[in-house]
Amino acid sequence: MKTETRKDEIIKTAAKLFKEKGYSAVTMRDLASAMGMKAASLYNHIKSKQEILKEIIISLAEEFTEGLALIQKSNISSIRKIEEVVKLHVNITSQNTYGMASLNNDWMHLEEKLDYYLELRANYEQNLRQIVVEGVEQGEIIDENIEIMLFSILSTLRSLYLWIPKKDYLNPEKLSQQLSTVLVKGINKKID
Amino acid sequence: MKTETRKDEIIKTAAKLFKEKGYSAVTMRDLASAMGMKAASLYNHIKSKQEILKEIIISLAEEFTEGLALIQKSNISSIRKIEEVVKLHVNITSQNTYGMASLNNDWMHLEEKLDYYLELRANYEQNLRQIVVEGVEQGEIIDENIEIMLFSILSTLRSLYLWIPKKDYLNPEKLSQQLSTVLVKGINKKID
DNA sequence: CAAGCAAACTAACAACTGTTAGTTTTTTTA
DNA sequence: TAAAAAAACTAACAGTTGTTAGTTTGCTTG
Repeated sequence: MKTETRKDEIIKTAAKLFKEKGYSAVTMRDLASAMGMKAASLYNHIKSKQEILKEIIISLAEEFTEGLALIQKSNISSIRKIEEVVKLHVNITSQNTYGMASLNNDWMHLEEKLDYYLELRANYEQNLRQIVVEGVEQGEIIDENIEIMLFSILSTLRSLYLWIPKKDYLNPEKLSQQLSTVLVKGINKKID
Repeated sequence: MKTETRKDEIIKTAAKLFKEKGYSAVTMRDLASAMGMKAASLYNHIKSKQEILKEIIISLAEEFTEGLALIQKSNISSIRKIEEVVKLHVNITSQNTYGMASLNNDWMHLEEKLDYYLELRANYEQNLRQIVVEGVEQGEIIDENIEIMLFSILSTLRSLYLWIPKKDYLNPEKLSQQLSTVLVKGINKKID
């Protein structure tokens, strides 16, 4: 792992600002000021504002794609796969909560890379759907509306970037485990 | 119910644009163009861009606050209360998916009304927490991490604005019922 | 049909936007 | 320590922003 370049610092700082106000509301002068420099100086390190957003979002999207591919070809039950997906989201989000905000809220400003992002996203959802479908077929998962189950799981996992920075934060392992429990078993008390 | 004023049309159109690109990326000229008029003409109906956002967000936030207050004082079990909260979100979101996007993503641009919004939001979460706490005390809800259960439920309900406009949409009653099932009972198949 | 009014228009503003060009300063390297 | 490279700077640009002022259009009503 190489030491962090100035470009990396800019991207990290930008992600933080993008989370607070959204991509469009952050100006290059805001970003420069947060970096302790003038706006023009940023262009010694980056090509454009656009490029910053692209770097933030695409690298994360590819990380999710690769992570899910690994889970999918592993030889475990569907429920276990879903537990691994929870871990994947918790781990990636823990390492980059700021970037996850852009991934969720600023992807529409991607321009040239928008189609590529949408493709990655559609594939990700399709692969996760596949896991759920197999779980239903094998009798591990209830035969309810698959889209609703998918929506509920993904909504929760995509919102992790809002929750993880809070004070009552657990370590990634505990969070993953407890979140899996809630998503898989629900919240109601079983009658023993 | 009075007939829709020009101001209402502007707010509705703005909400649609805000959902697509976010508040900051929508210009008054974009909005005017979508209304078939010139930007300056908007100011015959509204005070500022800011005011449009305020109207969209605050009215929705108050609707949620009032709805939850009603549920809270009703004489039903905690699980039933949570099912009513699901209905509340599904109903409000069904009637205004565009506005819900602003409520979720653009609240940080509220300026003068920001504190009021944050107060409503904190109260809402506290009241929902109260329902879950009571459910645990009365043995209806599992004794897992309450914040995680709350987070999972709220994340799903707050994302409804993304899901409801999709093609495979159910009517509000069916959606509420199936969503409640997934949130309360989870997705795993019980061993009979 | 004249008066009044709501709602559109044109023109313009000052501030702000992302970005470029050219220059100076600082750090690294030989 | 001199040269080269990296990273900051100042100044400026052309276009865009929300908004105001003043004017014109078109509908409603007495």
